[in-house]
Amino acid sequence: MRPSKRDELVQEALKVFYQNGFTATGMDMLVKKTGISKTSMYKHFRTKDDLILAVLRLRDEQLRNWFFRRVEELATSPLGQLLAVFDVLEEWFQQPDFQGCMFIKASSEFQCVDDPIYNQCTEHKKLMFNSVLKIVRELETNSGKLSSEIAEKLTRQLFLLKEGAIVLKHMRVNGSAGLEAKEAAVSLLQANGIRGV
Amino acid sequence: MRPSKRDELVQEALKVFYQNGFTATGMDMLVKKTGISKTSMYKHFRTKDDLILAVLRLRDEQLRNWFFRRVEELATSPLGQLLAVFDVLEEWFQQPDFQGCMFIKASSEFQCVDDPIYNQCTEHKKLMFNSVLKIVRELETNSGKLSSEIAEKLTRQLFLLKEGAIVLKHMRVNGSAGLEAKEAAVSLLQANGIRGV
DNA sequence: ATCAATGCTTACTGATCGGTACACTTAGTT
DNA sequence: AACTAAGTGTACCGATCAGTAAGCATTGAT
Repeated sequence: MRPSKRDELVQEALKVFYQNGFTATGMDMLVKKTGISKTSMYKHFRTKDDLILAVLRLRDEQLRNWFFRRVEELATSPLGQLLAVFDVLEEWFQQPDFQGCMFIKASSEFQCVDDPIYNQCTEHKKLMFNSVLKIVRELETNSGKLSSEIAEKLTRQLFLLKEGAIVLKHMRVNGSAGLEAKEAAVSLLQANGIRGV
Repeated sequence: MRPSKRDELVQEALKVFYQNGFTATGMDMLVKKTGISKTSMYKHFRTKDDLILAVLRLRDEQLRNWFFRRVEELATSPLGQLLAVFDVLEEWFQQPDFQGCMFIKASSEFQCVDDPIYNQCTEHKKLMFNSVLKIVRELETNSGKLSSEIAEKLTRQLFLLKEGAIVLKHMRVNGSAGLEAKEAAVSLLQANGIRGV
């Protein structure tokens, strides 16, 4: 199996969609920017929406893998990893081509509840959430393990910080959103009696 | 001065853009949905972008006025108003036509840093931020007034929660995002030694 | 050597895009 | 009654939209 034009197309389309938006990017622009012929594109994908779905699939995989691999590189303990989540967030923000979260943006353009694109966006967020939740579940309070409900509530709160940081960074309202989110996260952990923070 | 077709157009266009997206909504669709002729539209606005800017201007005014009027209705003390911010947020989410934040969505479609639309979106967020900051500045800790830096940092943290709640509610990842943000806000206030919370 | 798969180029479809031209109607002012 | 401002409907502009058709070049497997 060759690396195949298909993968090449999805990778390049990802960049263009990310920087230029989905609706605003026409197929002809993709031809121009990727050098791949339109005929080839439509041999691999029946519609533009199918291509977008493939792009989002790739992005989901890329981002989740990179994100939590970095988290594991930065820390081993549950508490350390939880704080590292926000360090990696800040790393993401510092990448020169950072342009917000592709899934938040895609769900802004495809808002219809039964649109497959919209649903794939929510799916990504839920997967991210569960990965954070997994770390939170391993945390310990001064009186032992967190209860399941407390762990989920804490995760939802931390997730609010994370998503807020993404949009405020993208909108250039808060330049140090990642660091600020981390500080707030520390407060939330302390408020929940997490050991060692 | 009659209520004027212009205002009517902007109001109706707001609804359509909000539910349907900016790029995805064509001028012909606006004609159909508003009943206003295209000739009239282009007599009031030179381009579609100008119309969008007017729509965002109206939305900014509408939302900020409504939001902080509700906050003042719900509480009088600074602390009460700060918590009320998240109650009003939840009220917003419960409105049947809630479809996320128009400015987050617009800045997702118009990402270019020097696009007037993008800049108007960031401006709105900054105005919202300053209104919250004004409330925070009136808070007192156990040792008196907050320092200016602490007040701003606390506001930025609270703002992360607010924006995160908006996107996670819009993406149907967290159904009770407003309430959850409020709980997290309480923790952050306590962590900063705010009196009475 | 042949065959099939894959990709390319070019040209095209009908629909829609943002925006304009023009002739007409309506209402308010003087 | 005459004029003006503001609205309408219709038809149109060139450009672009998503998607298709046909023919040729390249390549790898048999």
